[in-house]
Amino acid sequence: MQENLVIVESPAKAKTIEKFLGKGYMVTSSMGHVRDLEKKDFGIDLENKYQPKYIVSPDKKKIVAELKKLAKESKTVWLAADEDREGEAIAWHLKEVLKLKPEKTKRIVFHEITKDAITKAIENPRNLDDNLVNAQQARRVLDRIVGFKLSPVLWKKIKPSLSAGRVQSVAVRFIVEREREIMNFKSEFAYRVNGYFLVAGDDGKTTELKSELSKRFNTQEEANSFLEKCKTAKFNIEDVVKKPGKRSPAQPFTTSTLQQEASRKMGFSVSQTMAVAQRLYENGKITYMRTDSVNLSGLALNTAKQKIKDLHGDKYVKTRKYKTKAKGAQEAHEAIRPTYLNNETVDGSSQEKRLYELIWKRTIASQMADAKLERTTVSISISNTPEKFIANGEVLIFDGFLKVYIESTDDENGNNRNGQVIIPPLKVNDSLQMASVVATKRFSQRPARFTEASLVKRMEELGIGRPSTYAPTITTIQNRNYVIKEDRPGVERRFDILTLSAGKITKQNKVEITGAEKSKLFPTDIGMVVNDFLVDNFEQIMDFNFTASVEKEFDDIADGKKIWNEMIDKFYKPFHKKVEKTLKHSERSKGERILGDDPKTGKQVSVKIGRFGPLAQLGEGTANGEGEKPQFASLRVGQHLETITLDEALELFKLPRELGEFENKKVTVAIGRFGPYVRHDNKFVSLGKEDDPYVVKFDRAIELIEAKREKDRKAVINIFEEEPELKVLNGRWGPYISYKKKNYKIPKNTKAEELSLNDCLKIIKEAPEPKSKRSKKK
DNA sequence: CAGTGAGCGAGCTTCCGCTTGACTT
Repeated sequence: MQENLVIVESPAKAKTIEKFLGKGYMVTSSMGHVRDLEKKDFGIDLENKYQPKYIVSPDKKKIVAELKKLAKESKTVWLAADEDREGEAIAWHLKEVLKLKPEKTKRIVFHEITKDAITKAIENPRNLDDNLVNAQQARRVLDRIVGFKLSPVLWKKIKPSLSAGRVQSVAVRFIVEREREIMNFKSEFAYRVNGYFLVAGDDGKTTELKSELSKRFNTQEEANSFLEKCKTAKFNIEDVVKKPGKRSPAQPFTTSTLQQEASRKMGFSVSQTMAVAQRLYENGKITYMRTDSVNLSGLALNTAKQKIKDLHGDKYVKTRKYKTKAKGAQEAHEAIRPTYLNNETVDGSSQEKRLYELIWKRTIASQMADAKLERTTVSISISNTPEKFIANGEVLIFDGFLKVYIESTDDENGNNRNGQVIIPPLKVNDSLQMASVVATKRFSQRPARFTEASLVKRMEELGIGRPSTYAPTITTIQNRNYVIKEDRPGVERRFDILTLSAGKITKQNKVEITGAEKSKLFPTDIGMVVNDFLVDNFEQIMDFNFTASVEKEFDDIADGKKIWNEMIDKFYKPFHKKVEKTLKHSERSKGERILGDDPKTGKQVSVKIGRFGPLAQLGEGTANGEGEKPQFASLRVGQHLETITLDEALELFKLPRELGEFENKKVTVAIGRFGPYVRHDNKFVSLGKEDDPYVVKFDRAIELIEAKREKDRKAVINIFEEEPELKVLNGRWGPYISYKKKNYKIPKNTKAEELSLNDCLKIIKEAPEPKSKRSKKK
């Protein structure tokens, strides 16, 4: 008989703790929650005080059975899940589902995984905190209500299979609203003026001093007349101000900041970061990766101190304790840090190495001294006008933590604020020799689109979502096709530069590329329609502060100041009314926009969301389906309901185009679901990337048809006369067998061209049944 | 993969948080 059974959430944690506890203790894990609300029939008894109906999650049945067995064999069961709302609930569900007797059950918590912390925890067991458990039940029930009541409204009013939820819908809203800000953004311009002066240094060498004029000009004429003045002006040093400055290191990593930095510095997606971090965690290289805490254990602080001392000396050490400020932070863990700070690197894949080094540097830097700077501001007067040139310099006096780690910023312009700008020695009243004055037309920047990581940052700021859900949420909104992550090319923009040099003003016209995007989040048409519908009808849920306000109520429940199902009742009653009203009264929402009339036929042109995505429609049709049928055409990639123009929409109806006849059959070109294609004899051939369906010529179409025929010939490896339905084909993933519209894999080490009919039939017979889950994926 | 789209309607979809494998098309 086992003395003690300790249950934690994760197997990696169990392994570590087991080592500390030694003999007499078996440590195992529950793999997170083991029970959840039933999915069918809503899982909540709305008539009976919102009584939750819990079932063991299907993928946890095995674990629960195992735990039951172990618990039975043990004298004492220690529930050691995290000390936050979810952890307390996990412990409670375990107690319920394992039917643990109170006298043999103990609840313990610890904040860091050290021998000391764990022994102390064992010495101080407590009882389950029912209030905290109830706060979690309220959270769970609220999310189920919102998700499972709202989604069906979307199925009825917009399109089947859509989803809505407290977290995902607000995340989409951020992206939709940002996109609209960008659409409405009017860029302004101004002429920015830089002055370049020659300064003789102590060593006799001349250096160039760069400065910027305190004023910007709105027109080219103004800029030009300023440059005219500079032709004859005298320039003098009016003032030199030196100020000490400092920079402090960033806090240790949390899930969200790790995702941001891995994205900025290494281009990782948030789920990629989490997968790599998970491996590091499982190999014992780093502490837990789903955390909102910036706290470091006492042991970590000491090791960091020693390590910094060894590497860089005493003056680089500064022990700092950090406190979490994020909204809704629950501090069940430490910050993300290397388990052993002495290891600067680890073995593993290159991704693991890079992420580990990032974490190591960030952690070490957080315990290092400030960087000390000297900032110099020089103002330069101009004899014939009151404006001034200002030169800013920054020199590092002491590098401090910068020796190890520099945090990246989201600065779109790629300004490197860490570069040093050295100002040569200058004295007040010195006169300066002007080398050139340059006025450049500059445009104001539109708001930046979100990256996955900057969206996580925004969500965290508002307390929406948790470390364990940031990555999955971002995947969900992309899977639902509300949001798409992609690159978009920029557009050309003209600007001009006026240069005064050697007494002459010259003008240059230049072109720059602006607005190019890489791996940014864009709302889709359906995302916008769903968002607008929810904002119009369920403002409360879509409010950015909804989560914050319910979180406050959950805290009250945890403090015993509120009863959980009373809180839910106050939310549910009005919410449910709203759902009913919306179902009854609101119109089907298709995001329809009327663009105008076709000048040729006078028919109305509109766009909306159709069954297969956004489409343009020519003609109105009548309500009862009589009269002339309207024409439809899918919008092309890059066209959107909100931005498409009448001319662009009319262009779409020029397809399908008839190109002529080939082998007595029509050749037409059109755009389908998978892009532009040529159609001939009921066969389809995709157009190449370089072909434009609106202009492609007959000859090119024939060329494509011939090429396809050639390829099809090559694709057939073998056909059997006795069984014409069975073919051995060469596909995208190599050879396969096609039989009665189903495809079969050919076993490894088999040459496809040598297969006989009997071999094929045997393979088909022995083929495993296709897995049922496949159909879900898109 | 399939190159469509106004109907009808059965049966399905869906949430957030806690965790790690089992799956290869």
